[in-house]
Amino acid sequence: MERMTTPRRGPGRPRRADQRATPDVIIEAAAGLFARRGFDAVGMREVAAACGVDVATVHHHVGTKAALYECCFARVFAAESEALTRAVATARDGLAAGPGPAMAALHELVDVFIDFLEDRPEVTGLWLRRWLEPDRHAELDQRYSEPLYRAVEQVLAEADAAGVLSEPQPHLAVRSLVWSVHAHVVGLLSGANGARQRREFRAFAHRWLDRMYPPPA
Amino acid sequence: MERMTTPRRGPGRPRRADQRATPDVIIEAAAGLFARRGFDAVGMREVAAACGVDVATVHHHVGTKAALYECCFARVFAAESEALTRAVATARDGLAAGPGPAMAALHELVDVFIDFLEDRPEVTGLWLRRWLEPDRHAELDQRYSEPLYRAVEQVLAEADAAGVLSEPQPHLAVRSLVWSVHAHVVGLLSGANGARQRREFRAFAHRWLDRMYPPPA
DNA sequence: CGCAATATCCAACGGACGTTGGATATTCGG
DNA sequence: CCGAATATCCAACGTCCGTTGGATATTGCG
Repeated sequence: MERMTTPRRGPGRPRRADQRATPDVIIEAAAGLFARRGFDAVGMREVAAACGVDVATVHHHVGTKAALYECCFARVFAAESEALTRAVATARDGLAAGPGPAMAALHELVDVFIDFLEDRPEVTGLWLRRWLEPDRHAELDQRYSEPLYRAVEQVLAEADAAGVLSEPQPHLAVRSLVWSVHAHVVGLLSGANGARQRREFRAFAHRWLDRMYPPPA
Repeated sequence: MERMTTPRRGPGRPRRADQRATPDVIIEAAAGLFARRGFDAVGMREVAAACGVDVATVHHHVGTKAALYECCFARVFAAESEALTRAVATARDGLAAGPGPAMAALHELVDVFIDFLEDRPEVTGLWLRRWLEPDRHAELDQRYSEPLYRAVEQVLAEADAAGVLSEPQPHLAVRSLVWSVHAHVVGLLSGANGARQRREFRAFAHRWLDRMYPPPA
């Protein structure tokens, strides 16, 4: 049984064109369902229905339900990592250029993060569930999420050491802002927020940054 | 299977006064399980086992599973409301006494909140799940949680109007800090935090307050 | 003591779930 | 055009779930 790993389409490998439910389609649909309602509340038949296929087809492509869940997490965390690593690197570069560019780089980083999460609200659903069931996603955490947040924390720690910023516990500051953004997106998930709420929250986030990292006198 | 050494009461141990599975005991045990693993992942047989009784006994006392879940939420939110309303009233009184006492009252409020959540980490588990499945707890939200947070926001809004504090979006500030505290407690839930982490987070929370609400010049 | 109450357990029901074997349809390489 | 491959579906299996009816034992009340 060829499962879950997308069939290798290297040169010479045959390829079937009548596929209505590619692993990508299934994972995308399942990620949304899992984010909204959680692992146990989503059935394989429901995932199949969301893709317009039978439940056996889903199993044929992704294997077990646990494997499908892990694929959703891997996809989501990989997307987040891809979206943020460049912004983190830019912020780190900005630190070398003095307090002004450093703060500008941090503001840019915050904007990139908010943009990403507002674009893909299902990330917040899966991310919060990861915290609520930590044993279920431990290894994915180590692969994708932890290095990213550790990089952000290190940027802030370097800024602190250079005297640019002034938070002795940068990891707590990062966590505080990250959770605030997720809280904002949770409001988006429930449909309670509109364009005005988005604008207000973004302004708040930047105000948060200015106040938590006041310019040194 | 009956162990002869165990002093277990045989089947049919009635007496309203000293039943082994009172509704209180069941709700307490179920709240912990629901907080840790969620509604769908916890079975009634598991709740019964946690109380040392049969599943039919649980049903006899609490009715359906959904009713049990609602009881857990009601209990948890009522406890939070009870723990915080007094502190909120005190903070409101402090606002009339000028910037100094106002800030002291807010710091006290933060301490009460952190104390409460650290004492009952299962509150965080249920609270976060409420946000992830908003339709499931809508009416309990309106009864318990919303009035409380609205009171806190109003305290900050009054402080803002009186020129004591300076955050134009107090509800976002409240939400930011509240989520930060829950993030901290999530760390406690997963056992990753110790006494030192608690001290550091508490210091951070107060630093957060000082920076988000700097003393007016 | 006898009777009504009731807290408890046992066994079971219907349904939903994850999963699978096998049949069918559709496409590709040759 | 043929045979191999595979994506899809149908039907089913075994398991677990929430829930319930009924039997049993124990107390309170008269």
